[in-house]
Amino acid sequence: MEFKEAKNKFVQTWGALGSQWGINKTMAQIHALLMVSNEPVSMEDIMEELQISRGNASMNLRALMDWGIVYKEFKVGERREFFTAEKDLDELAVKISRERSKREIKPTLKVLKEVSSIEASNSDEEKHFVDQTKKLYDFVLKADNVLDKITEYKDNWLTKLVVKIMK
Amino acid sequence: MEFKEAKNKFVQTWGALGSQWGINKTMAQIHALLMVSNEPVSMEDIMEELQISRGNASMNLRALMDWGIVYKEFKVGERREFFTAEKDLDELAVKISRERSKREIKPTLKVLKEVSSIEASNSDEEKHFVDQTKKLYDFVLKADNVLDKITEYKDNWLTKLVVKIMK
DNA sequence: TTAAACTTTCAAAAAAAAATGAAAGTTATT
DNA sequence: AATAACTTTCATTTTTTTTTGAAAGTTTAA
Repeated sequence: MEFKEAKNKFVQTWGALGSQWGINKTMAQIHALLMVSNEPVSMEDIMEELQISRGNASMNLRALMDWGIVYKEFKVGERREFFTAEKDLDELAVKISRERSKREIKPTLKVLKEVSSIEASNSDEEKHFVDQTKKLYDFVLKADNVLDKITEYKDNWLTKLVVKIMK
Repeated sequence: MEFKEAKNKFVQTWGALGSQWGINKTMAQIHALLMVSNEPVSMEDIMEELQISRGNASMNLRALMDWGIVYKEFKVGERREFFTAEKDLDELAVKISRERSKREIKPTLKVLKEVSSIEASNSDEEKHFVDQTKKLYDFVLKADNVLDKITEYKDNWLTKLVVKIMK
């Protein structure tokens, strides 16, 4: 396999993985492309490499920047904007975790708290509902906190976690 | 808020969360419904509660069973099939992790290994590609292994993990 | 201040994913 | 072995998501 082929394969695979995790394909592909580029890439080049429209590129780059995992770069004497991806994987994982927690887990926790707080009548059905949603609340909260704690290690959190678990 | 409203809110929320994580909405809703039901539910009832077609119910129940998180139950003297969800949350999380690892992470690792094994010429571009994809391979592999180890604790793995991390 | 070089926005189109429902399939009962 | 009770399949339709591209917006430089 030669370089171009390998690069393309990586971009496609990362895109597919993205969709399976609720991230749109193009967004994941742009991210993939930037991650393996040793220097900042212009929007023009992204459009060219991925064969996508200007609007598509613009919107997905915006989304990636909102996630905090892609940055704009300016080159001296260049009018165009260039983009780079967060390449430190520990940092990347931390940012994605934090963002998903904020956007998805926290709101879910709020709902779980609400629905588990209803006045359960005497019926088994209602009792079970309250019991199960309470358990779910506790579980999700605990998992969310664990993730938070782990990623607090900052540098090499994954390696540090391995050490903790092994001993 | 009364029971019916709370139940509906939970089902909707779980469904929305599902889509954000790449699981189809109905599949997540059926799962939610079964999780908070204190007794097995028939296909007919699922269709009724979620207002979905027979085909949709059938296909998504099949998918949930393939994931190993929903089971068929038979009631004596009943022709119809009934369904229940895995209600133990530790077990649920383990099954989902294992399945996602098998379906998505493992194949991705294979590709990462492939593309990071190309003969990198002398160009910085190619060197960076190989370097980055190698790092990614190591990271994903390590994360996958950690998840595996954690869920091996079986009972109360999340609590055990909290303990390990805190001390 | 004008124009060129570039980016963003968003209504409309296209593509992808999910849902329907009727026919085919299966299994249990008489 | 016929029928009733149920489930699965899959071509078609519907819905949702993504993409396009042209117009509007912005910034820089002459």
